[in-house]
Amino acid sequence: MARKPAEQTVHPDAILHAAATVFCRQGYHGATMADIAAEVNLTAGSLYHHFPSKQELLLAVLDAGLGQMISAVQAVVEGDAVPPEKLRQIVQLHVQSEIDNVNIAAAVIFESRALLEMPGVRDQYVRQRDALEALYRRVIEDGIACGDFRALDVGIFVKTMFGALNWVSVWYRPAGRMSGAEIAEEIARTFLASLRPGAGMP
Amino acid sequence: MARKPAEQTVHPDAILHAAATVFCRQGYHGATMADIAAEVNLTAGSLYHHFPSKQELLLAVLDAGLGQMISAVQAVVEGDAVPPEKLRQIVQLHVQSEIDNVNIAAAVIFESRALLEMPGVRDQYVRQRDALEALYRRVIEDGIACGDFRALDVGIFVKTMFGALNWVSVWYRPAGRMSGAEIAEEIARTFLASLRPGAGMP
DNA sequence: TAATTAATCAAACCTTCATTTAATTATATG
DNA sequence: CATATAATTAAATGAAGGTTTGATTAATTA
Repeated sequence: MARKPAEQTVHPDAILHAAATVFCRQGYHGATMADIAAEVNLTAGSLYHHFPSKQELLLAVLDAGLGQMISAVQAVVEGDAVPPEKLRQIVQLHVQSEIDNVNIAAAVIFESRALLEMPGVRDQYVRQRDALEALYRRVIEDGIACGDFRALDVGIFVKTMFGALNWVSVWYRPAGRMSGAEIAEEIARTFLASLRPGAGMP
Repeated sequence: MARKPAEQTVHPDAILHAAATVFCRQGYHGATMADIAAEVNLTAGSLYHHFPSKQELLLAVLDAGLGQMISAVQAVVEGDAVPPEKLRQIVQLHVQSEIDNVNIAAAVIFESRALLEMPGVRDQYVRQRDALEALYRRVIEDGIACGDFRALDVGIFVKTMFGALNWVSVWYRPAGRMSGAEIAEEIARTFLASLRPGAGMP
């Protein structure tokens, strides 16, 4: 009996990466299976040997992107830097992952809300998104507790940050005047300035 | 000769509103002409008496949303309040208009990407979007010039604000613990704190 | 080499729309 | 009332694209 896989294989990871690229570039509905397949020199039909449907492909991409993001942020949050430094680092992570195509979550959510309405699917996504939000929240709360940050409404502040950071994927262009790291640095500066003790009152 | 329109007419505004609702709920690609028509008790084909295509319908929705927003913001910017007060007011306007007209606002935000892929149409949208951004930019620049705000990268700051403000329509729920005005006030506070002279350096 | 199986492809399939077309209905004007 | 016109519809058209299907190719192992 013979069994091992042929080595002409395109690795599932390569397909995931291709799908992320195309979803990010064209949105979920705008991306065709043929587009994704072309990115790895396959035909549309061949993709079905690796993923059962376009929808599953999107889920896998979202899952991978958010999952990686969460663990990266988690590492920072559980580290022993001081809160302002942690905040700076996770802003860098967030922006960088958007730019690298890894976190297409933010980009894709702009076009896939209908898809995410599907109950079984939405839950996992929301759970992950909330987990990420909770990590951000913790950094802010720690900073307030130790006096590094002024007291403020943490819920609103975190959502404000999320909006600002997710929006980067809408306007960022590789050919722009600033690198991702520079953009992240500037955004981090904005929020750190805002968090300064005493900055809240006129 | 007879001429006047029959009064069984569905007003174009009603169609616009319906389109905004459906675009918001299902996204541009996910919205069918039949869905939109059903919202005003018509059939898909009937819509073509009022709008030449689905694409034009989206454009009209975006145009209405952005246009209203621009004129409101313009009034504030051209007023004679001091820059921090102007900023506070346009944040209020932005958030309030999202909340008052969630559907159009969300359509503007989420479907802008679909629109940007339509060559003939792209230009007008980009022009309006840039006009709105320019108004924000002007307030910041004025504030820096007169010493009310610290010096910073105005382009990034404005995009950061836009992201934060647009994101409100993603998470805002009427039943939430805060009113739109309270949310806007908190967000304005965040950015005003960030703009304080001297807040930038550690 | 022969058997087995993974990976792939080309073509067909089928559904879902946007849009068109050719009537049909309703209304205002004369 | 007569009729031109607006508004609408039901049905047809045609393209796009996700998914299936039935070979074909290549690699692995015995």
